[in-house]
Amino acid sequence: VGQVGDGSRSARRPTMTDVAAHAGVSLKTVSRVVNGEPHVSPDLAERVRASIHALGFRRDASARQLAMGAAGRLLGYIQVDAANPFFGAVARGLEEVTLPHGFLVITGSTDADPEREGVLLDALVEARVAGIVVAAAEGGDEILRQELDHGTAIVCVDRLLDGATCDVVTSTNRASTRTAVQHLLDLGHRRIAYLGGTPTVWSAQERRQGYLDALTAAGIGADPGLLIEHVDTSTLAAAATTRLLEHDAPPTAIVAGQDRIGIGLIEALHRHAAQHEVAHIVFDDLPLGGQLEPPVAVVRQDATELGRAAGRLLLQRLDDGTTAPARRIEIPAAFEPRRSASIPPPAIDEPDRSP
Amino acid sequence: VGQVGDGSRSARRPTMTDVAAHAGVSLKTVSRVVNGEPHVSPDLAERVRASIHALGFRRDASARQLAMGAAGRLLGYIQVDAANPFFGAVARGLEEVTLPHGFLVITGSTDADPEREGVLLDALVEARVAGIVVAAAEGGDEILRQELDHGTAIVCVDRLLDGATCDVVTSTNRASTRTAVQHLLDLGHRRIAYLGGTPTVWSAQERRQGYLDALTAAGIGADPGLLIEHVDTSTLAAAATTRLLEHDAPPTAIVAGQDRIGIGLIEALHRHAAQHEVAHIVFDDLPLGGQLEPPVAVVRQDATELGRAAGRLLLQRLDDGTTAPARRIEIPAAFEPRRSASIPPPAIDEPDRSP
DNA sequence: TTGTAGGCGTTATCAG
DNA sequence: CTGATAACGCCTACAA
Repeated sequence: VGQVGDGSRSARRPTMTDVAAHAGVSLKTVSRVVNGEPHVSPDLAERVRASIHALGFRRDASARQLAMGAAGRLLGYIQVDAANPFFGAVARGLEEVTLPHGFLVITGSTDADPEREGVLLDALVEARVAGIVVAAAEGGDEILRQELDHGTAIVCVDRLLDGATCDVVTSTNRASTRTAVQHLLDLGHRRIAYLGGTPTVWSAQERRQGYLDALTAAGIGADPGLLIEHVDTSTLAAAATTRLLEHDAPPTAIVAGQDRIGIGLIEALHRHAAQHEVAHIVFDDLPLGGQLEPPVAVVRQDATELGRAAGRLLLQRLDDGTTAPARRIEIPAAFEPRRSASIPPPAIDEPDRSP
Repeated sequence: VGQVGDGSRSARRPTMTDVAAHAGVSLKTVSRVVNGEPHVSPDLAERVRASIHALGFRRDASARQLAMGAAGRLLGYIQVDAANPFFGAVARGLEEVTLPHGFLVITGSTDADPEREGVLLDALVEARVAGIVVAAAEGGDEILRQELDHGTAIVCVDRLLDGATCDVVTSTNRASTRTAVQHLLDLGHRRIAYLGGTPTVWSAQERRQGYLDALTAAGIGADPGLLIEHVDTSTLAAAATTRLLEHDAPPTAIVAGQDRIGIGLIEALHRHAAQHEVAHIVFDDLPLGGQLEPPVAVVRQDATELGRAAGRLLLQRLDDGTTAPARRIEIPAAFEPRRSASIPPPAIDEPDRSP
């Protein structure tokens, strides 16, 4: 099968010089053929191509890049965890727009550890990536800012950089949450609970704000007992849901500000046979294959589109240079109401407690 | 904030020569300091370090690699889809063992398209990756074999290469499936159905074989009506389950040979209120957060460990060279019986039809 | 249409 | 301990 090169010997990769010798032409002629430049006689070109094939020559991108002075065709993507489908989907979107432009993507996971993020950043810069997309860990902003100052092209995804002025792509966390809560208000609900994740995470903050926005706009004070945060696992979410249901004045509707929370919420409602009594809206942060089927609505974030947008932004930045002003893109998290099974709020038996 | 370099100007990255000039030493001295080589007087070293910091110098990995002649610290990982949690988990495991050795990983998705796989392979080789881990697409084997012949270090994950002799890491697909079916047989089940995915996919073939192995060993002929393949989505799995339940002689147990199939299976059983009547065992190909809770058993594949093993194999191959014999590693897919709720087989009302 | 000279940023070799 | 000088593989000029 191995058509040439005998396979076993892994001596040294053939170079253009080798090809030139084999074909009996000059180095430059080989270069021209390899790069598809014009001004090469057909028969010479053919001879060169034959030698390339015979020797199994592959151009060395590093040397090419070194000689051309330009930045290489390598990008970096620093994510929290490659095994997390959300970040995986972002990676997918990123590839999708950058590969066709000839850019390869180096990926690395940080587990949200700023130190690992720093190490990765360092390695990527040494590898001379043309630019970096980063789903930043909480607490690593200082280093990112330094890198930004040194002229590295950086695009943040899913989160803003603390007091920084760099390109960023996020979902419409705040607005979409507000829409969701508004929808419940429109349906007549007044006691709406919110289950949110770690409040130090930027997107969690935004979503909570959206919840509060809607309540404020409706002139309803937020009941502290209905706003539960630090709900980081589906188990915690289930527990929190149970607690809400056993509340003196239980909510008539619950919003889950994240997909994992949604899973726990639905499970708990199911266990309490309350899934047809308590209206609920959950965030779906990734294509979970329709496993999240809340009766009222779902807020669907498009992780892949986040990745695509980040890629486009980065490519644009590479064209414009560091002088162009920072851009900010918000990808709409779709609000999908389900009209089939809207749970009506309970009849108002008692006077509204709000002023 | 920007401690130096004034930020905005993105003129040219400072080189060792620049540092040497700034520090008033020779190029080589800078090189020594950067690489932590000995034989440098402390004060000179300090002066150099100061200049490095002042100029914001970063070593150029390309040039370094070019000068050293050796292969770079870059690896490739060709996956089917970065957004698929299985491949994401593999990527994660791969990183986990290679990053500490100073290797960065370039990832790319193929969507199981051999052509895209070829393009990626090409790009990776040009980028001078030291080695490649590939979750190969069906039909791209010829190109991979060629690359292998040219001396590229390649490790296959989750699938064998057709008639190839390269390092490979897989799960114990066949053995684990056999164990699962055996378990049902031990419980007294005789009519055991199997839902499998696309039979051209290697792992699907293996799992089906494991199913048949167990039946054969028990002296039970495989009922063609109980072996359903091409079940590629959870929807199809649900439909197939329904069909099985409406069968003249429905199975008393069902095995789902893949996680997506398992989701459809469980959903359908639930819908038919048969989840406590039909014993079932499902594959869990990734940490799905315990969403798959079959009553009898689960077969859990460890995708991250697949990635780790692939990484270790690749690093080893890079040490040994291409001459060392190909290795094959099987990562055990854990069989986890649930004793809490084993569904007993029905009493045998009719004589066993098998000879 | 073809070939020659010089340099990209780094490391290795060999003198001081 | 320190420093010139020659590679490494390729590309951009500039000749022939």
